Amino acid sequence: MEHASDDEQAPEAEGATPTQRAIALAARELFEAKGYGAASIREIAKAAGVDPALVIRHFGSKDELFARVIGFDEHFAPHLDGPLGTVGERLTAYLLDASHTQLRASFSAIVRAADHERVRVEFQDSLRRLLVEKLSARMSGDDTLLRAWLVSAQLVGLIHSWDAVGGESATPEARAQVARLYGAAIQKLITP
Amino acid sequence: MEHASDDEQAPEAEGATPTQRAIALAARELFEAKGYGAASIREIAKAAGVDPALVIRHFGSKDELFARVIGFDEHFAPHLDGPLGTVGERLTAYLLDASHTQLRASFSAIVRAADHERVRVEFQDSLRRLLVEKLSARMSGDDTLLRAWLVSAQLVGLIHSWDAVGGESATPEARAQVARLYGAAIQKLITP
DNA sequence: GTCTATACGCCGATAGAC
DNA sequence: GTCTATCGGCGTATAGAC
Repeated sequence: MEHASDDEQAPEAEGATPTQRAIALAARELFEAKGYGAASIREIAKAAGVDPALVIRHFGSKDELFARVIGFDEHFAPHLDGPLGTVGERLTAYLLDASHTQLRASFSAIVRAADHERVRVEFQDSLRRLLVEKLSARMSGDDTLLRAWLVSAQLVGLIHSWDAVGGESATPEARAQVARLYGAAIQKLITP
Repeated sequence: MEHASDDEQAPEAEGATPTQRAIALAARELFEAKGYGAASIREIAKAAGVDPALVIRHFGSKDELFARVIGFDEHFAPHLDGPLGTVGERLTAYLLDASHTQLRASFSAIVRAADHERVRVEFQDSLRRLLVEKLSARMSGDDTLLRAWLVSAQLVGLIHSWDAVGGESATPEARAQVARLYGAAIQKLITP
């Protein structure tokens, strides 16, 4: 379901109205900073300088707005292309890199919004398209699709528990150590 | 924070009022069936046959009610005691066992309610007490506490993604296969 | 001490006037 | 297109009846 109607635009693309871009920008920032539940449409509208009803008018619902502005797009793809024997550690290191705060914020917001079925389903679909299928295609042996799903499950779990194992205050050395340990566990599913 | 006041009782223990037990029972069922967000206090009260205000009166808030009636208690402990070399697969198999639907329902409800900070923090605390510290104590080598946290992160990720890799419709054989594969990945962090 | 009735201030979402 | 007014529902608080 790429389009709900013909005149829709990517909210931050060229064709989008300034108002739409302002809403999308404010929504992304607030969703990333406070999470899905704590960021209200009224608050997003105020930050964007528009009327709350306009947000619904342009994006349909809070769920749809969230799905439209929060995502990880093609972030993983480049890191699936290197040597298959170290892709687990490279994926993990990329996800935990201190400079990728926004990627983690988006990913974390999605993982934590799993109580909303629509968000959960769209997230799984994104993971499948952008990570699971691409990774599975490079793997050999039995159950490559299942094993690739389990890799994505591990990444989801890492983000969910990130605060408990250091979080944004972790030193680069700590991040590297987590990437080494967790990456090896992930690798066990890619090249057992 | 075990007690908010001195006269509190475990909601299903002997000392609890019938009303409290009815609320706790209805809350547990609805939280497990519909998740945190979709189960409203008014609905829980109706199912328990009491006034919605009573739910707040007895349990303080929706967050506290959830934390009181949803949990996994000592479920993991027995499976941490066997041979250390296979604890990864045994933990996973236990979590995915077809007869442990309620455990999965509770675990899943907590994982999906992570958007609420209070729930998330209490969950991490439970995991630490009931899983991470006990597992870490049996492990050897460097970073045992960190590695045990990463094991818990893996289990969280598996539950979060459970629907995507089969879910409750999975055959016993499929569950066993997931337990074998994912258990091996978990084991990599316990006995590398 | 339990419980009921009522109300407050949010929320997401809608209908219709400008 | 944009704003005003409003809806039903939510979590929560409190006053007071039994």
